[in-house]
Amino acid sequence: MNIGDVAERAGLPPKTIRYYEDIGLVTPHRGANGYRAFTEQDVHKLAFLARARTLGFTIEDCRALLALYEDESRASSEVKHIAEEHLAQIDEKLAQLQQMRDTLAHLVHACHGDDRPDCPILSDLACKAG
Amino acid sequence: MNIGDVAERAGLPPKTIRYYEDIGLVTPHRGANGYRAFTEQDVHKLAFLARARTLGFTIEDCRALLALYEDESRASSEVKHIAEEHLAQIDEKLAQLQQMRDTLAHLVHACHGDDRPDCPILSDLACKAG
DNA sequence: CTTGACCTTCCAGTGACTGGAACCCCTATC
DNA sequence: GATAGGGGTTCCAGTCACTGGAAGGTCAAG
Repeated sequence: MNIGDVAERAGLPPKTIRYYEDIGLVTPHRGANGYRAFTEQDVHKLAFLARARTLGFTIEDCRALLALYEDESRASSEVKHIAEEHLAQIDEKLAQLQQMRDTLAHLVHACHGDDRPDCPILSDLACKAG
Repeated sequence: MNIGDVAERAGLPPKTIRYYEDIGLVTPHRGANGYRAFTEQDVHKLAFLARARTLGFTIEDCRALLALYEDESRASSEVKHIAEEHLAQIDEKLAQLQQMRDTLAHLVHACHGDDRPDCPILSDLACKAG
């Protein structure tokens, strides 16, 4: 199968698939014309990667998860460990973002947003700044 | 004032301050020895930038906010507009992240995390994948 | 006079792609 | 057989906002 069809089926742009080959996540064979020739298994792996990426796993996490996926004697604890670490990072990011949001929403609410120059948003930026 | 002291006072690493000069956010003078010589106003601007960055504004947002801050005849609506756009983006990101978190938390909860290879996390990645 | 902390510039790398140029291949149509 | 188009290929550069490191200049203290 050519890269375009694979891209369609795996839900990834061709560019991304080439990039994944570059960094060794997939290793499709080549046809006589130099085109990449993907197997069903390649498509499956790429779709696995696409799904893992939408869940926010890093590329290195994906590499590890893929290895575990292909290792039939894996321990599920290893998978769970990776997922838990990732979950913790998401939670941390969520907390930061929520904090940002609250502060910003408060400032936006306080600003008239009219023709006059007085602005609580700028005041906060200048003030909290020093 | 030298860059180290400014860094301390503005709450930014020296590297970042040099970078901000590179991209034209600040333009400190130079002493006879070639060192950057910062004024109080420079420090203030850098602290303003630091605060805006912690609120998640992009560098280009910061550039615009700084310009508005220095424009005494600004309309607060311009500031509010930038902040509202940013707030909307934060909200979008929050929603995405929350969605991720829920899915991932569910999967982590479902995984035994023991010596056996059976793993709902991997099943999901493979399954939703195709 | 040397030590060590500071400053300078410049180059390269981060993560995960993405855009674009220049070129090759395959199929269909005239 | 020529041509047009829609694939594919490689390689280089750019994104965002820094960050690390090397190589070297400057300054105050002991």
